[in-house]
Amino acid sequence: MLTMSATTPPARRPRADAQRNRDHILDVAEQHFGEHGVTGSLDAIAKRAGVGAGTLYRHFPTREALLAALLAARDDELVARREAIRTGSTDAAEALDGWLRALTDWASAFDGLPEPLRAAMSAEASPLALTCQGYITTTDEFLADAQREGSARAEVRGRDLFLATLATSWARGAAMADESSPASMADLTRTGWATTQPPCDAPRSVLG
Amino acid sequence: MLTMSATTPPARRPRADAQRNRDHILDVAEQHFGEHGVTGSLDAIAKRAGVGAGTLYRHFPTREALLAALLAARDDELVARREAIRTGSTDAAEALDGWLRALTDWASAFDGLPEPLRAAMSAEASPLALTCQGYITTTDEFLADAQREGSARAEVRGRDLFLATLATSWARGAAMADESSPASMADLTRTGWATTQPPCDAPRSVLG
Amino acid sequence: MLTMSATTPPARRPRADAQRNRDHILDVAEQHFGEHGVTGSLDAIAKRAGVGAGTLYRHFPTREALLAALLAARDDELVARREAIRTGSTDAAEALDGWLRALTDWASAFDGLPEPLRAAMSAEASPLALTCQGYITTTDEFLADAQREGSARAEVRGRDLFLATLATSWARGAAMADESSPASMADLTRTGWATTQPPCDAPRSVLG
Amino acid sequence: MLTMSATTPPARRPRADAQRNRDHILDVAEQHFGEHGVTGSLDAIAKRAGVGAGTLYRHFPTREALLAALLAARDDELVARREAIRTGSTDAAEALDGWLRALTDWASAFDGLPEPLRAAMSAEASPLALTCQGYITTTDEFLADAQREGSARAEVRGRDLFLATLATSWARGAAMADESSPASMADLTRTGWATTQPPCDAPRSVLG
DNA sequence: AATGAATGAGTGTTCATTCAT
DNA sequence: TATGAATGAACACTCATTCAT
Repeated sequence: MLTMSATTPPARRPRADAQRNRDHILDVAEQHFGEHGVTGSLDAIAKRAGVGAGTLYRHFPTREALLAALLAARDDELVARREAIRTGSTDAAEALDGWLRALTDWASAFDGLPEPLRAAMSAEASPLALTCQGYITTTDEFLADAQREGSARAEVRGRDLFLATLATSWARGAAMADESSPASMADLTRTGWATTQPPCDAPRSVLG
Repeated sequence: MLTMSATTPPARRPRADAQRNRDHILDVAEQHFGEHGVTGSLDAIAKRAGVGAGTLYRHFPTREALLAALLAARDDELVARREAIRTGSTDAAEALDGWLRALTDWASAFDGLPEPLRAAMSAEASPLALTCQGYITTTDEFLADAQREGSARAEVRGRDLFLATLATSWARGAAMADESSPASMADLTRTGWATTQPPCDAPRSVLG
Repeated sequence: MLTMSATTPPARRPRADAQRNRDHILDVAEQHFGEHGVTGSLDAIAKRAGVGAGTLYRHFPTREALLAALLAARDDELVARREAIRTGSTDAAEALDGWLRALTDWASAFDGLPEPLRAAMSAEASPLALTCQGYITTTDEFLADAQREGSARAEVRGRDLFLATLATSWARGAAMADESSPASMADLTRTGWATTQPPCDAPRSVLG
Repeated sequence: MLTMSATTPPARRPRADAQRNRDHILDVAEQHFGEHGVTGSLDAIAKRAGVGAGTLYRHFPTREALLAALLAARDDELVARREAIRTGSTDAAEALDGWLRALTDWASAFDGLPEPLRAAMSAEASPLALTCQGYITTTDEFLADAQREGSARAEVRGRDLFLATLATSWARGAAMADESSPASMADLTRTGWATTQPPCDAPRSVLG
């Protein structure tokens, strides 16, 4: 109504109650997924939100769409953290480490979240794919800085590090919550278990 | 009834039936999990095996018990591989690397297998817990050798490496199948992304 | 607003918009019913037409109303065919046969169309009832000619023949599409399966 | 155990309560379909029968399977009627007529029944397909008799007549219940509307 | 010891219709 | 007048687990 940009077509006001509904559903979903993990019942969310299943479905046609919306709402946090890291880091290696830490926290928002995120990495159709792609790009930026600086291995790719943060989140699952692991997945991801590099001609990967 | 071997007591029917049933169920389960992942329907397995659901349940009271039996059947392979590594390795680092590779393959036997394995790591009640524990112990042995040799970081624990192999298997999931990752999870696990060690007083872990 | 034609009263917006909307909905509905049969989703039609569900509902309060409008748009064709038959037929029997053929084609416009048409035959409230009634009347006219000519049985009524064409369309459903039926429903409707007339005092109808 | 034929495997007694359950479900389904037509809710049937949805589904995996079972229960009636017709008819034409009348009644057992029956005529997978096929065969037999006798047109096939009875049932749908049609679909099927045969070289079918 | 019937809540999804805006 | 969000019951179908036989 006021200084609306030209990008939106007629830009009908999204009908205040619809927006309120949507927001409420998101609140409830956040709580429900927090309690029951990302596989929690969608029907239960609708019920808890006091809306019909159809309403939930209209706003978020798939579980992935709902998750994507939930994560979008957290995008601000992650962006803020990224900026804080950019301005506050003394070297690129620490910046990259900080960013990976942020990603790991982000992927740990709900129990089981890493699973659909990983799936989205190879399913372009998923609404989560875009989400992932954006963060992979950011990871690539931090990584490039570190590689320029000489503090990150040249052959590593942002995509790999992103996947590693998902795996780290996954490993953290409720199972390990109680165990304080002095050398965690993330440690390994940074420095590995070996004290020396493998011979150049040997296969480097356990996976082959 | 007719040509009964002498080994069985005077029991009416040799328990060979039950044993054959059990073995057949395992064969079928292996195939079914191979096709549908570890969340495949137990009912379907019973049906494919031509037994009642109750029979399946009697032999393997939980999905975990069935998985544990399936993995037990593969224990021989892994033991053989362990021995081959022990006798064939020139240094402890390569031996450890080889063992982790073997574990990663083992945990990739079925789609979704890493999930219950991770869960079993902190649930002592699970029939899979024992399975895991055995391999963790072996990992500890290989690791201790490497640490003695000075080729593995002192603060790393076998438990952590075992979990890392599960995470690596998990990351391999269909998602990455097509992507040839020049620096895979396993690479990262061995050497990390950093070229240098972090300062001694800095927090080393992304997870904290 | 700008070049408003003189025909419309001082109404704010020419109802041309509404008319165009209506026409567009009809176009889309024709295509959608063509693809998904007459039970296709009305919501989907509204979406494909780019209008709200309420708008569709305003123009066509029921599925029957929408179908009736769709068929009304085809009325011209059928009228033209009727005239062609009237002028081009040498005898009343062939004219009637031609008309029934036209009706059968008409009732086969969409998958499942015969169903609501039959329902409309006894539900005067339906918007399709009028449509049907008109064609029944025409059928009566052709039939009367044939009866006068002596080439149609006296006790047959237009209503019955109309229903028979619906049944023929119904029988044509995908089921028989592949089967070339040497003696089709329509053949039976014209000449029956019997070579001779049943005795006058015998019950003639299978239905009683 | 006793003189059990070799066809059934171990032929475990179907567990009396299961059989009772099955029968009860059939009773309830019959009533429910009678009230709501063949599209009535399966869930509702389960609820009315006091069993879980899974139980219904175990006995009758699809709606068609349930209908087939329902019709199988009526097979006795139809067989009895067939025998009565065979022994009681003076000529093959009347026998065929009687059989078609029986079929029409049979296909009118529930509202909407003709629809899945027609579908089954071209879908071999359907459990109803067998049902239909059996009655088509019987129709062929009656028809052959009539054709030998010279009282049925040579080019007609049992399959066509069976389909015509379905169409007749369909036309009878609630819609026409009130209307007493002096020349019904069935009349038309027997003798057609024409008093004379179409010219031999002319296309005989309205459908072409 | 084995069977397989029963359970029944749960899954995601659809849709005609109403109504707040 | 038109919109499209909301409704919410209904749909077919699944499955791990229990238990009567």
